[in-house]
Amino acid sequence: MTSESETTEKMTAALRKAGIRVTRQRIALLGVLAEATDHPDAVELHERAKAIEPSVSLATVYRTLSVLEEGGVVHRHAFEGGGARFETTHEEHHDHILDVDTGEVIEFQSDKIEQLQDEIARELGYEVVHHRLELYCRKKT
Amino acid sequence: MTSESETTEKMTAALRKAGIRVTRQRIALLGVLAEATDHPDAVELHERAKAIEPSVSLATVYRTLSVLEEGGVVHRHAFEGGGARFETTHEEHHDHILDVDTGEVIEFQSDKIEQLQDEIARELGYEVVHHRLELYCRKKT
DNA sequence: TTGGGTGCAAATCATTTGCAATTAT
DNA sequence: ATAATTGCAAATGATTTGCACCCAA
Repeated sequence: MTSESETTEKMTAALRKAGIRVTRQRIALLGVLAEATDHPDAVELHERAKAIEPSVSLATVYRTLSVLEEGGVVHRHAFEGGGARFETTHEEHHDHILDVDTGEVIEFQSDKIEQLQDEIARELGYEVVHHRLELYCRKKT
Repeated sequence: MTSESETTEKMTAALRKAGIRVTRQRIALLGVLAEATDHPDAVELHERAKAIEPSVSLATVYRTLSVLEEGGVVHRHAFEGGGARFETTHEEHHDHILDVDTGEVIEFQSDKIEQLQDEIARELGYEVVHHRLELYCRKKT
């Protein structure tokens, strides 16, 4: 069990590392992001952050998400339909399966596919800077 | 060489097949789409269509693109940055490489990757409805 | 103290839509 | 004739930004 103050300390450290000021709003948002496992969008993150720190505005959520993204702390995904969805950056790179019926997001990782991508790009005279692989799926019956 | 009237006939046939009325605006847009090899966005398509048929409005471009998409005549792509970009549907499925410096789009196709995608989804209890694979690349030096 | 950060409201950007006029069938 | 289609302008939805106040360093 992580105590509230421990969590706050962790958020504070992360913000310090990113070289930006530690504010109530940013601690709240970062906390919410850390807990989330469902790739929420900005509005959803705003709702959750407000529950912790009512003064957080949607504008600040957007501004902070951009700063955190630049700092490599969060990843922004532009899945089909609706606005951008976010997740905290984790060690291993991964791609996503999206359940077209529920909107649920499942992460997966395939070295083989990554390799093939590099190969294909190389053959065409390119090198992959980053990529996007999303499988829009339905649960098998 | 395809004559102008031949092109118009082709467009007319396509619209008839899609079960929608043949209008000057739609013929112009469809003609522009057929010629394009660069995955233009709606504004660009509007510019090009206006050169053929000045009465085409941007609203009609958007409306027609949606209808044609539903009819399977065109594909809509939501690449990173900017608005949607379109291409006429062609036989073989393919994915895209995007030159991050020039915005150029290169098409490619890999059965191996497709197979791996299906495999991954299946193992997780899903079946792929459709997917999105985009390689954001830089020309090799 | 002071420059970064914030909330608010107004501005943007891509896209959609209501409506009255036009036009394909 | 008449229902589909259109242009225009206003509406939308997601995101950004200007500005005056606030607060972390």
